[in-house]
Parts: sequence; structure tokens; C-alpha cells
Amino acid sequence: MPTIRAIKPTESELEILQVLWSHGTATVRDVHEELSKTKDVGYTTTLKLMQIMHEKGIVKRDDSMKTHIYQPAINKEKTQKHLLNKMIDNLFGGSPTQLVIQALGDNQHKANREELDKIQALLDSLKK
Amino acid sequence: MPTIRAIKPTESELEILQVLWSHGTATVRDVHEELSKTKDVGYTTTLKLMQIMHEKGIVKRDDSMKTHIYQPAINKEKTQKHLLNKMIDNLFGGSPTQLVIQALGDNQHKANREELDKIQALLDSLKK
DNA sequence: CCGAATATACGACTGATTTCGTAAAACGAA
DNA sequence: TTCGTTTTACGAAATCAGTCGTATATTCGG
Repeated sequence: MPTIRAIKPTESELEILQVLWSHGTATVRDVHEELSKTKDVGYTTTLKLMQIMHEKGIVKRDDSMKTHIYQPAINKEKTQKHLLNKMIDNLFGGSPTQLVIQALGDNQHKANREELDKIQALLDSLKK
Repeated sequence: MPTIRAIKPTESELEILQVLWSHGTATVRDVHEELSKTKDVGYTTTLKLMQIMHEKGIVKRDDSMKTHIYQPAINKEKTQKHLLNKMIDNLFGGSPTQLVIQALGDNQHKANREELDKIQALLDSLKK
């Protein structure tokens, strides 16, 4: 088994992964319906993308029936971490602190009290 | 004036922007020397990239002399925030807290004590 | 002045990504 | 069974990112 794999989904692939991560399993139509809500894209485009993702090993599928059923083959948290690391390197000079500061100081996604407490708890555990 | 602009530098463009942001101004050679430290790339490649960035309006340049002098045309913090927001939406379901947690729990870019204190200070000010 | 060094301009190529049209297979209802 | 619908398969075009070779211009030391 290839233990190490370069996790590098493209933008479109990430959109599809989001749907799969939240649904667990889904058909091409499911995914397409979901994407159509926010994006103007053809059905076969989504299909093709998911086929390519299958080739790449990003998703698994059950094709024992006419309508194939897909599910993610890569872990959500791992993928998040991976892309986060890339962003820290590319955009924040390798400093996660800078990233955190920007994220918390964000006024588009304001963190509420409850969330701040969550972060505080994590911070406390890290300090020990 | 196009108030809104889609800020979407590519990976390579971000690398160049990092240099420009830290230097303020720089020549192609300056940037290339910097990039060469960590990357194997030809001079004309860097040149071409910076020319394209100029066309796109990502950088400004003074070409009144033989050796052109470049500077960033987009703001560092704004760009960071913009891309961060996109990532929060695309990958963390709109929750900056989730992102912060992943970033702090990162074992590739470990935050040291000093950095944790910085974050703590920010957290304190947010709580008030 | 001449040639080496250095700079810019620009075209072209590769590979990846995204898009969609079209065909063929499978299904289901009348 | 027949026809419309849904699905997959597949090829091809369009775009983009990144790379570099080559040509041309400029500068400067000798």
C-alpha cells in the first residue's frame, strides 16, 4: 500500500469532496444537484470529474449497480491539515501563528464566545 | 474603478509576492536569487512570471531604467484574509474555529511558547 | 570601440484542469 | 416491446500554469 500519497485535490475536486464528506456516500446526481445550487455546471462535467477522482484514488465507488455510488477515499482532517500546511508555507512564511491571528481577527467569519472558549481550551492544553 | 477584484494568485505568484512583500521593492534578479535558495528554477521563468503578474496588475513596476524595479500591487494582509476566507468556506464549512484548531494542532509547524502567548493575548482582547 | 555580461521580450511546449458533446448501455412505464 | 429517461464512457477542445530557449537591447570594463 502506498502509505504516503501527495494529497492535492484541485478546486473542483474539493467541492465534490465536501459533498461526499458530508453525505458519506452519494451518486453523481446527488453531488451534481448539490453543486448546481451554487454553480452553473453540466452534469457530465461532474461525472467526468468524479471518474477522474476515482482513477486518482481520491474516491471509491461501488459500480455493482447501474447507478454508481461514490464515497471519499481520503480523510477530511488529513486533507485539511495538508492544505493548511501548504497555505502556512505559501502565504504566512511558515508561521501558523500568523495564520491563526488573521483567522481570528477576521470580521467576515466572526468567532463567537463559545468558539473562543473552545480555542482557549485547546490553547491551555498546548501550554502544558 | 474596479473596486472588487478576484484575488487569486497562483502558487508561483505567491512565492514571488512573499519576496516582494518582505523586500518592499525588488528586481527580477533579487526575487530569483531568493527563490533559487529553495527551488530549482530558471531566471527567465521568474522573469516571465513577474511579467505576467504585471499584466494582471498583481505587481507594479518602474521600467524607466534598464533594470525594472517591481513592487507588490496587492496588500499582504488583504490577500491573506481573502484566501483564508476562501479556505474557511471551502474546507472548514465556514467555521474559522475549526481552522484554528487544525492549525494549532499541527505537528509540522509547531507553535512555540512565545507564539502561544501571542495567540493568548489576541484571544484575551477578543474576549472583552 | 568591442565583447562579455546582464536585462527584457516573446514564442512555444508540456502537462494538468475543466468543460462538454455524443454515443451507447440500462432501465422503466405505457 | 418500444420509447423516453437516466446513466456511464469517452474523446476532444479550451484554458491555464509553469517552464525555458532564443533573440534583442543595454551597459560597462578594458
